[in-house]
Amino acid sequence: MYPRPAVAVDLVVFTIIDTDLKLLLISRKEPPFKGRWAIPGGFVRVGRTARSQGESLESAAQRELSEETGLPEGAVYLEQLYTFGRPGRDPRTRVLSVAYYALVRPTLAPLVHAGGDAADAGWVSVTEFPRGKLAFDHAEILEMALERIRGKIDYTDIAFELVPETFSISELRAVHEVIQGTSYDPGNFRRRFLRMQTDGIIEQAPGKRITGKRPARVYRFVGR
Amino acid sequence: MYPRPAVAVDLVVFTIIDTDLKLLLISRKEPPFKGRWAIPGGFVRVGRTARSQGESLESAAQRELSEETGLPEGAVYLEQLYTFGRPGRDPRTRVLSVAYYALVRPTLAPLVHAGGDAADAGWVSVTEFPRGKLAFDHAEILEMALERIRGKIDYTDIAFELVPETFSISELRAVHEVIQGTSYDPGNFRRRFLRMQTDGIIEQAPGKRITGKRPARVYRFVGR
DNA sequence: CCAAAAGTGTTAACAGTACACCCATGG
DNA sequence: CCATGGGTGTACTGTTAACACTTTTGG
Repeated sequence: MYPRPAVAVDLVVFTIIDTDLKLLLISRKEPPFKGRWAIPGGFVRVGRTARSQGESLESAAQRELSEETGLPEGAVYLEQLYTFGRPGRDPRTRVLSVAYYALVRPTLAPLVHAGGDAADAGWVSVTEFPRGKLAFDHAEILEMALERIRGKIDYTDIAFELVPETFSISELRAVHEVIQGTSYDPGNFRRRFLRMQTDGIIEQAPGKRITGKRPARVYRFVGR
Repeated sequence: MYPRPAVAVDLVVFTIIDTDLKLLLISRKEPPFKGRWAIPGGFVRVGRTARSQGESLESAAQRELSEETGLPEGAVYLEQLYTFGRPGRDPRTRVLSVAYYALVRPTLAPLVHAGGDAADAGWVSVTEFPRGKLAFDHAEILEMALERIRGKIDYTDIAFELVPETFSISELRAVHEVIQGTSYDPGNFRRRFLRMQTDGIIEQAPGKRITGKRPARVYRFVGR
């Protein structure tokens, strides 16, 4: 029987708070890297028999996220990012990490609290995360996740996972702006997304968003 | 000590032969699925100690490809695709497969011959691969690889990995056409790729491509 | 000289950009 | 009534798509 690697799932968790892109870091309760910041994650549960082979990778990701941060399973958008497997990336033994990124609606973000192997858990701005002070190769994972969402935001529907279920156009615009780091012309952005309405991808929702000034119409993402 | 999964790397290998997109299948020499068609791959070599943790995932992929098909290591373009880990995808035990896709220049394609755990190895047209007769979940892996290269071909440089080192514009166009399944206007396609020349991404190479009719200029991919 | 592919030119349609402007609301 | 963001109109610009056309070769 040949030796096998340990396999973990790790998650880069994003949300938007105060029109700022945040990511979720936990403080490690156990060695290695005890006390250091890390992204949530943990080992995949594998069965001992051919019949019962354990949980799926995505289930493991949902479970670890839920255990360490209190976010309810199924409430966040999850997508596999990349598998990191460089020998030596964990000092104990060979560990592969199947990395996922998660998008959390701002309405859920306040639910986060530390649990499981996490001594602490909190949202950190992507512009000021402690690049050099993260456990393992988590800085590298994080960079790749950022690159990925920046690349995907304007040709996929992921932006809709970072706004409340019903949202105003300017809330959606704020998501794009904070992820791309640029600003968009409100009128042009508006038209671009209203084309989605004629295509049936979004629909107007009842109610208005009242935010001090003129109330805005709200929309709901329907799907493709 | 918790049970660990076995970890394999599997490869979806593409080339172009006779203006047709082909992929590489092998015939399995060993159970499970002995005698069935499969994509090349094998287990990652993992060390027994913390000091010596074994080979990297990409090295494992290069090694397995070389062993089973005779393609020289380092001669093909490799990129990680996705990690498949559904419990039960291997009847023996829990096995994760870190899938890669590989692009082989048509000049190298004839070097392929079966070796290692492969009883046979050959190129099959993507339009007629034996969808229902593949081992494990290899059909699913294959579909995802196709989707990926189709999505990436027109905003990345992967097309240059499927032509000889020096190529004519129409050879490059043929690659795009066969992957996208559409046809492009020769004039428009030409201009689009000549913009890359002014950007220094491709440069004209000495010689011409003589193919029956009017000879075509040849180019070389330089990089970004 | 003819067929066929290489290579060039021209135009219309369209999407993105910039920016001017009106509208509705809370303070 | 005014400041502010919501919402609309429009002119300009660059890119793409369609297609007609010329050039160069082998047979």
